[in-house]
Amino acid sequence: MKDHLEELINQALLDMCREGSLPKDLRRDVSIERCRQVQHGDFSSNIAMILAKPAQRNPREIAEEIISRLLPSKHVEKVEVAGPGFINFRLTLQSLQSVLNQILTQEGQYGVCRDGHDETVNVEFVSANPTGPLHVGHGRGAAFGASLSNLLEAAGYRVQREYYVNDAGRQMDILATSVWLRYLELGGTAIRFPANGYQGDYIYDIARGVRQDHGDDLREIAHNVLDGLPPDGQPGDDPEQKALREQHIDAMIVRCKEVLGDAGYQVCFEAALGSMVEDIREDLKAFNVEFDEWFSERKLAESGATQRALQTLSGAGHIYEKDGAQWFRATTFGDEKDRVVVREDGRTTYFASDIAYFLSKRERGFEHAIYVLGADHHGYVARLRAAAQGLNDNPDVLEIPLVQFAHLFRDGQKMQMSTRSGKFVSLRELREEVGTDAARYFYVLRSHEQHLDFDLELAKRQSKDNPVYYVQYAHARIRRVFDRLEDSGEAWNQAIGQAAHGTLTADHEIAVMRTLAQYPEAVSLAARNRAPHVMAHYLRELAQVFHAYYDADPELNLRVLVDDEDLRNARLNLSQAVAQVLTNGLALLGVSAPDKM
RNA sequence: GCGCCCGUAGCUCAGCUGGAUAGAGCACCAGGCUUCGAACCUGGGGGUCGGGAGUUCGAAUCUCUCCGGGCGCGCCA
Repeated sequence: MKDHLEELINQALLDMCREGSLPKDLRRDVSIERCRQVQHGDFSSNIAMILAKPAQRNPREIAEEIISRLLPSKHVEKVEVAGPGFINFRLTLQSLQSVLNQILTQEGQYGVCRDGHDETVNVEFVSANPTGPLHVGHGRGAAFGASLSNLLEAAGYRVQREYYVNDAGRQMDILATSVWLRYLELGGTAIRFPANGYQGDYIYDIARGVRQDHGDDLREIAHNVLDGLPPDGQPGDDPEQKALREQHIDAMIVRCKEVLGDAGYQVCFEAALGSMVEDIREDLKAFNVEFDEWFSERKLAESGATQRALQTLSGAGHIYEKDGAQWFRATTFGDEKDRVVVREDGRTTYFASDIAYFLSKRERGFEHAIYVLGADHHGYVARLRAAAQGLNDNPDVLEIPLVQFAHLFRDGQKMQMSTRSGKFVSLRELREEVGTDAARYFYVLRSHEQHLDFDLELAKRQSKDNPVYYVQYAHARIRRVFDRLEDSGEAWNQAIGQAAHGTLTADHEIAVMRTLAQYPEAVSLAARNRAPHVMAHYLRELAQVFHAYYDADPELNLRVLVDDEDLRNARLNLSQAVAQVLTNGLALLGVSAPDKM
């Protein structure tokens, strides 16, 4: 419809330029927008005000002239100039009603568009270290990334959902070592657990699994494990103690590898990694989040991709050596400092993997790479863009939406979270407490760049305070109308309804149709702005106009199930269209549209 | 110190590629169930859009500056 109106105006402008009432070379893009207020009509354009200055004419006068030259359209009821020079369009009733046919015909496809032109986009999100269960902070990234992926798909992009598994590096070694120590403990070898080891109970679970598969094969006596290790530090923020803790755990890792040997160590490592990844996968699946690819950081190094990426940078002259390490000259591309890619001891850094990972995404053919990161990673934006440029690539293929923290409150108290200490609220716990639907909706209700106060008590409350129920309730109400219809022995006849869409003329009905017609715009806008919350807000609004229609004053006679067959079926079509759009929109957010609540 | 993000109603937030009288939920006040589900609806009060300056036909939106809050600034991952 926007395109149609744009076309009408462009036609008029062309005429005006040709006839000399506007400068011949004057070209401005016509933009059509939804009117914020219904009194103004359905759509408006500010083109006359934009043209006023270059044309050196009064905007209202230009607007009048444009209107006088518009070709007639069956969609347009009325066009008028308003305010400083807006051109307002009011659509015909018939045009509004036609959206019902569209929805009932297209069903799940209603709202999808071609904005993305089949371009490929890799959306990487969550990517939490597989060293512990996901917590509620990861939940927000998961909800955002999954919803964004769905939206992009609906907007015509080809989307790959990807999880980057950080399975190389020290944290994984700490995890594997933690598992082994718990394994020893279960076998009766008493060893004081390192302060910096992973404390969570899930380590015991993994250790039990190792015992099941390998019995006492990995057993070791205590003094062989502990002798000669530097002392452990005390928990806390004291820098000295912290250093002691780090030294202790690192020495413990080395000892673990020595005592177990490669094969034994791999047993613990793989058990830990496999168990954690599987746990995360199941957790996310129950959260309606699924990935197409679990991309291993280790394989990046093993396949030589990291070396290749570094060679590319080196070949382009962006690598230099200093203090025994190799540095990427990121400052060339606007980063605030250069970055180490190969350490003094010859090991590559995490950032080196990142560069290779980006290269991999491009080599796999993705035209866009979206990194959904936590806001605490904002330092990465500049260096990743620098890396892209260093690889002689366009940094604009990179997009990095930063998801702000979710602060968790319980009983009005802000909760501190720390993976290491094992004290955190897990995503699983949240799901079990408030349900996937409520959690998914709650997470994307706010813009991702806004801090989110997640009140557990509130989200847990199964009451109207929780906005997801408001939307779901509209859907359940509609389904119940169809149940009542069936109870009365009647059947819904969509064709009769379609022939009678002209009977839908009440203000409430028009408001519903108007909102239904805006759904494709909501999809498009939410995808373009990478803003799932736009969809959450749209759905609330659709539910609102439906509830208002459903609950309208009895004197208005707006009940769906009336005796008149034509009107009844027309209203059933309207109701079904609302249910369809609610279903489509909620699905994009990973939320169900229940028949009953 | 440097960098990024945020500041809109009592609270939580939309609106930010400049548009018309700045919106919603919660809370508060007043109404509405013999009729398709009241997890709902109708009406009401509530604002120096953090302060100031600038850009222009027009600024919550763009620019600058100040104030307040969050987060980052490792040869960690």
